[in-house]
Amino acid sequence: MNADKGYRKTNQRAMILSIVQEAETHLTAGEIFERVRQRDPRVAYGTVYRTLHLLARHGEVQELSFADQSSRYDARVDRHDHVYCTACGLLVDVDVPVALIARHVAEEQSGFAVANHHTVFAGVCPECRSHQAAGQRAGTKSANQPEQVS
Amino acid sequence: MNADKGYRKTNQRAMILSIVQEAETHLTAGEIFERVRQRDPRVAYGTVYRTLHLLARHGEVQELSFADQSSRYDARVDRHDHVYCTACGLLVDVDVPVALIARHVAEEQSGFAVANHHTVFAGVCPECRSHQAAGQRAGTKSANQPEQVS
DNA sequence: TTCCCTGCAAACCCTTTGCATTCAC
DNA sequence: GTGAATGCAAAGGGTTTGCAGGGAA
Repeated sequence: MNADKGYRKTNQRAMILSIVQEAETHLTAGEIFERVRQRDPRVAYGTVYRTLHLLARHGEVQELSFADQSSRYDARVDRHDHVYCTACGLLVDVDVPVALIARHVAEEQSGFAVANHHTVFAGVCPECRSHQAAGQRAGTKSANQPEQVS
Repeated sequence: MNADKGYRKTNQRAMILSIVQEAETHLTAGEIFERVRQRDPRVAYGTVYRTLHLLARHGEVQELSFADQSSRYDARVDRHDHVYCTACGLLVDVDVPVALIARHVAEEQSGFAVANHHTVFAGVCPECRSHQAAGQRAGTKSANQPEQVS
């Protein structure tokens, strides 16, 4: 977690990395920016983006893109998959090693040399399911999320 | 392919649907817009977006999001996966039914009720691999694509 | 005729970038 | 001290939207 990273250590970079690592969810750049500003209102938006790309390039965080147009950042840098709640937008990490078999199928079908893969599962989280069962209570977080899986 | 779709049939809509269906690749909204303009220069950007969303909502096309920030549209509306070339950006459809097993793993790990899933494989297409083998010939389509899988 | 759809253009959101200043090393 | 990183602000790409005129049913 220390040693020479090949780039300068600044307060902004340390702050941004710790925000991603301590986050309870996969934050967007905008959400990270908000939390940075709570600690230091002088930090610029450009710095947040530049730092996130730097950290991603150095393997300190992982950048994820989903159906919504903004990128999200994950402190987990090993290969893993995600489950997405279509009712409230909750995003959860999962490990699906079974899917490794799938690479060979994909390679045979496409002729590609596959180096990586990522699966997004879409469904309904336990909390939203209990709300649905309880009779479609309104105002449950943000509804109307797209059903799209990507 | 005909009958009552619940929405009006217009030239623009028919044109946009046929462009997606006849496309050799998964076009972005911008690329679809260009092709529409070649046939009728009076069509507006807003019409293309509104129509694509309409067609997606009615299951006539499928909207896909990848690492690049623009959506792509696929005439295949059944569930399937994609292989993405990190060297030239080529995107190819694949069927990986094996991955269906993975849903149960994801459900057990997350507690979600999984309804759908989509896997993106990243790798190098046959053409780019032969170019690489031939000695890193420069100018091979667009290089420097992100390695990210999403 | 009626209401939906379209063209137009402005606005929006997320992200990137140029430049002068500041700061880590 | 020196080059890398930051703050600021403007620009860029993709997408959405309000409104008035036009067209499908």
